[in-house]
Amino acid sequence: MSKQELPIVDVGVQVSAEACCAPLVCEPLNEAEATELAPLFKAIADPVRLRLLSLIACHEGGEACVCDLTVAFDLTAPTISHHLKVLKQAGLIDSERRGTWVYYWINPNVLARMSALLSPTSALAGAPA
Amino acid sequence: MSKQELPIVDVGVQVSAEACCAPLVCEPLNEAEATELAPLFKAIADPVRLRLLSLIACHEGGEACVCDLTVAFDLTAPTISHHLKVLKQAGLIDSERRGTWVYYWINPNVLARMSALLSPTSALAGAPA
DNA sequence: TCTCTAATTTGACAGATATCTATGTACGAG
DNA sequence: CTCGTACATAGATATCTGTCAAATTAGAGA
Repeated sequence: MSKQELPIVDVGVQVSAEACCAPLVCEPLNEAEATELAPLFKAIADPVRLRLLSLIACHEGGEACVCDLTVAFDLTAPTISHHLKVLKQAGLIDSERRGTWVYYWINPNVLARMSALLSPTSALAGAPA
Repeated sequence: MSKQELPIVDVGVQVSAEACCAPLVCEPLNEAEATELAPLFKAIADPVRLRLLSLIACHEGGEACVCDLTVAFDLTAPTISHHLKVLKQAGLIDSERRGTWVYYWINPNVLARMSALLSPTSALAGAPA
């Protein structure tokens, strides 16, 4: 239950002999890591937010203003605003006001981290080290 | 709104001149694609399910029985069973009964697809093609 | 068949979430 | 300063989700 260090991928190969079945061949996510990572995936676990992310990424310059995003959906502006806030609070996007408009862009580091966790070379996919 | 073809990454570079801001430099996810992909991320958007996935992947042979998984949490067996069902219905894991025990293993294809979507070379991260 | 264990299903319930309308705030143009 | 537009916040509500207790199914062994 120690929660201080949070490596994304552990290296130690550990074998436990108490289970009824197979022993471990790599270190699984601990509770603290899972608690930290789950909100990132929860943020993109919505069709509107997936499309928002994609719309932002596909705009020239890698950024888009809210007016561009709102017209792409059959949803009210407050709803889009809500979804953008969820993405921003998760750290997936950032924003800046320029005059009348507010521009959003993607934080590629967080996305890359999520991608790495799901990649075949990570502990989550069963890589031995 | 055509929903028949679902390529994960489109290649067409398209420029729209109606927006108040920047034009598109790649094809964003359409509604059908987003609707198909969101449930995959929803399935792993929970700390318990992330750990379940990781525990299964880290077991020797790439599979684990439910008894191994249940003891790793302070949760009841029905709750673990529920989370395993969510993961299975999303296609992330598969299972088989062998005598008394039920074994689960990961479907690496689905995980790889999700990883690819989040990778820096995909449309969601803003890759131009 | 009877019983024990492994796992799932059902039903209930508290808490989270997506959406809307109404309101508020920030900025630019007259 | 006032007005209009862009965006965010607040509050309300219907739906979804995670959890548990209780009941059910499935297999092993006596």
